[in-house]
Amino acid sequence: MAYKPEDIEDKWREQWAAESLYRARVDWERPKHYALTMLPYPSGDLHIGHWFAMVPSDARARWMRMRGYNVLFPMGFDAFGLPAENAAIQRNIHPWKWTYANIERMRGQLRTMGCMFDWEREAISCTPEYYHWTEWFFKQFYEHGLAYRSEAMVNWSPSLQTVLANEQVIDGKDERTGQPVVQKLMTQWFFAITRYAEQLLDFEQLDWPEPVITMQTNWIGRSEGAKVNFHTEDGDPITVFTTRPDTLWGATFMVLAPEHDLVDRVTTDEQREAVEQYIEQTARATEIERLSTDREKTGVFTGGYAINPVNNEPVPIWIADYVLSSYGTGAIMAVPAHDERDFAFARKYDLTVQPVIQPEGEPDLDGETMEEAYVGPGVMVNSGPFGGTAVTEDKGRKNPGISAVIDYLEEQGIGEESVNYRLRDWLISRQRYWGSPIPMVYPINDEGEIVGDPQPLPDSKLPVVLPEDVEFIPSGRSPLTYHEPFLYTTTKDGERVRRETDTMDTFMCSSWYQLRYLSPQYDEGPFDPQEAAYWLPVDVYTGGAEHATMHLLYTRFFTKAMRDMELFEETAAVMREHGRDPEGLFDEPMMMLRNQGQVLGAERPGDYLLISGSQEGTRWTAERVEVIDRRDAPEDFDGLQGELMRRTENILQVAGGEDGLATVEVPESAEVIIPSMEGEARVDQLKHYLEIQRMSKSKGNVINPDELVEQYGTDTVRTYLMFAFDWQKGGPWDPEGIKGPQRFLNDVWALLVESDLAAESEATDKAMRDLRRATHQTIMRVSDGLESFSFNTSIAALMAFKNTLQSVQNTPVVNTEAWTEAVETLVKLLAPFAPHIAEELWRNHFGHPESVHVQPWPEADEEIAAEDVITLIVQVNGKLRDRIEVPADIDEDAARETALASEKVNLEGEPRKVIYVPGRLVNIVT
RNA sequence: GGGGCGGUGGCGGAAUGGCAGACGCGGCGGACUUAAAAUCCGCUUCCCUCACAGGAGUGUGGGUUCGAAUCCCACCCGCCCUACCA
Repeated sequence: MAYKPEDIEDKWREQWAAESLYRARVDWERPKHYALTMLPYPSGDLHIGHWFAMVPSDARARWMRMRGYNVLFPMGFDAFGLPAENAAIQRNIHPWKWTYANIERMRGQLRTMGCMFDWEREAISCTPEYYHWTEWFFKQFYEHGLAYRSEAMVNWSPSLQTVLANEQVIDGKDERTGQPVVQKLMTQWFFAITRYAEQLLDFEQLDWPEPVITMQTNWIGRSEGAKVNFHTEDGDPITVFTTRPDTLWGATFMVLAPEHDLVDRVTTDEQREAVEQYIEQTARATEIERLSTDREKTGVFTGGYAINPVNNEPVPIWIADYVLSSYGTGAIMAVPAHDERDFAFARKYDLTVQPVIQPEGEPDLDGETMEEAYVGPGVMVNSGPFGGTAVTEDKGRKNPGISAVIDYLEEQGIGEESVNYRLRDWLISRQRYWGSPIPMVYPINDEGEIVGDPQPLPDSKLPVVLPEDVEFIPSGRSPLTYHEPFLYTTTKDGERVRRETDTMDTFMCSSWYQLRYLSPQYDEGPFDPQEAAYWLPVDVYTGGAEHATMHLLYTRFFTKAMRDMELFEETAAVMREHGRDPEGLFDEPMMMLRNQGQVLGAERPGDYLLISGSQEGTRWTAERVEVIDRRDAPEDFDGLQGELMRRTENILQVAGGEDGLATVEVPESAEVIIPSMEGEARVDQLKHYLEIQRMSKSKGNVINPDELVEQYGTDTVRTYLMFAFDWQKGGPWDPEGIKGPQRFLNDVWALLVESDLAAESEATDKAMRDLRRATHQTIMRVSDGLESFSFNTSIAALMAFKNTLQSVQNTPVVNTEAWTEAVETLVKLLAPFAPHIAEELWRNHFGHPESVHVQPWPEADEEIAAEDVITLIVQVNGKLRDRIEVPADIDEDAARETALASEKVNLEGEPRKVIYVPGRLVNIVT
């Protein structure tokens, strides 16, 4: 009977469901393990990337279960978001219908993965049962002063006529169309995540990848310094934040962001026209222009002056868009002698440069002739009472110069120590329909105009349900704005009010979904404390590294805020009842985090390009770039033609130059012709249309998991995904490579089911010992791989073990208990990776009544696993000279003697030194 | 510009101070077959060699060490994050 996955996989999945094998129930008698993998967006089709993320996580969860843990491994859908609404606009399908059809389809696909998901815990964020509590959380944040309304610049896409989320804007362009996005001022809802900045910098309890910690740390961007109070000549205060208070005596001008409140007041009549013109010009600038790398700094003098509080010198006040209104106080003191940006600005507009830090052992700095700002350490000069104070490269209080000046500012009452963060408050409102409603109302007058502050709806009115009969028009406003029955309601006092029509960022939903899984049907709160007390926190979280600074920061913030709002009190009480100490368990949502890499499409040829322009060796500067079908390649072409191999920004690497690879720079002025793109192409669009390897539908190299499952079966696809890559790294898909795991599972099947194992003679003790050694070494290797997320080495160990079993399958050892132990162990070790074939072999072939998935994980016996013969490595001066088989328990003297006796050592004279590494090698130093 | 991660056979990858290339793909040779697929056996880092035996070798150059793919320094290349953050 041959191995036919189609005969066993569906069968076992049905059986497992019938037995509720994967139902996770609270059981205080057993240790718990909450394994979580990031929930998918219901885009319509399960991608190989989902498999790559979920299947190894499942294997590890299964392994934990076999090790005796009570494992929760849930699944759900992050079901609000833009694509559903775009489908509604483009194809006139209601987001509900579109989303539910997709979920239905993806559930089926998820089932074919053979994961141990507990489907009774499924949570879908777009259902009223779910977003009821997303709204409730909003209210909690609002009532605790953590949610507020304020004006903010948002990303506006003129081509899509809508506001975009930050994550949908890449390099100032809409990630989907590559069209520029502009900034627009709108009133928005914010969460005060910045209040938790300091706590979020503490990763002490977390076992998270170092790069994620670094990214979050950089994103939060803590900087230490001081706030210094300047005044205008008229006495208006202007506070600046600086990390370099030690350079205060060198502040020769001030710069305000063009949007700064005081701009209007300080501007003199002579300068007013220039200032207003500059403000208008900056407002028009798109994000791309603002971001362009070497853009020359621009600015305008306001005509006003401020007084430097340490020396009472008047300093001119300028405005410039290199000062951002959203960072610090939106105003800076400019110290051109010691800051590169200020220096460039000062030189351009001929402003005074006054050095106040003198590098030791160098000629005195001269503000007139300096060619660049000096940012290194030195001694303070021209700085009033601080002349001679040392300035180091340390930041903040650790720097003696900075520390001394901060003390001085505080004594004099002209400033104070201050810490500033790059992190901004979290903008959570979206002008969209398909998101969780914000449960707030506004008082209105008879004309329906908003006349007062927002008020929260009472809990009894929750959830605010999304109306279904809305019209989807891309107007830049939420479709809810046009829905009269939704828009107006009355309070319990009979007051007519208008509802908030913005909805929440979908990151709100995913900030607490790990709690909803605990009790998705619970209707007295977001989660059932009885469940939470047992399962929390998440022990292992897996997912893509792209969420490092958004989702993973938000969910940490959410958890800490919930703890401070005392939303875990009941849960803590239940924990105490069961003798579990709640201390520290609500500080972080997920204790361990691991990121998987990305599976890329099989390599395919890049676009074929025709390039005309000027040439210098292998470097080209393009005047015209055209993408053509390579079959249309002209034989005679005055320029460069070939396949696109690589691209970085506007630099293309094209195969087909005279020396193989040519480097082509495409300047802004170049003409770009891309047939697959609608409208006029620009250089900026190269990156959106000329990508070469990453997997995507438009490239035609998508791997379809459904087809793979049909062709090879779930177990083979699972095994291949875990075998072919370093999981944390990912890599390109090789369609041939899957044959390895396919042959492996076939061989395992054949070994156990098809071969006729009978031998006449008695097995030797050595044969049995060798087999048991292999068995126990395999247990160790497979376990180690699972522990460290090195799934590929676990499977390699299983393959090697299978090879060993094949090599002895025609020997008498097959009649021994050692063989029984070996094959039963093989099946148990295989179970987390290939759950269906393992179950079939366990129950149907071996005839065990209980599932293999509830068997205890085999324990390795170190003594059985120990080698009794080792290969002694003999080196001379660190170079390999010989390998000698010796008993494993050889002592040092015998090992040295054996090594020195080797013919291949062939030593002349006495060795200077002999290094002995027990059980490994002898290194003879001459 | 700043920060992070990485670079090992034709390919995916093992090895984290001690036998480089486990395991697999592909390739080559052979068996089976009318033939192909599948399957089985053998070889497969490179150079030299009929073979044995050698030699070189983990991006490049230096260092530490009895010994370095692994640790340190510099450089080159790739990927990711960030981008006037005062």
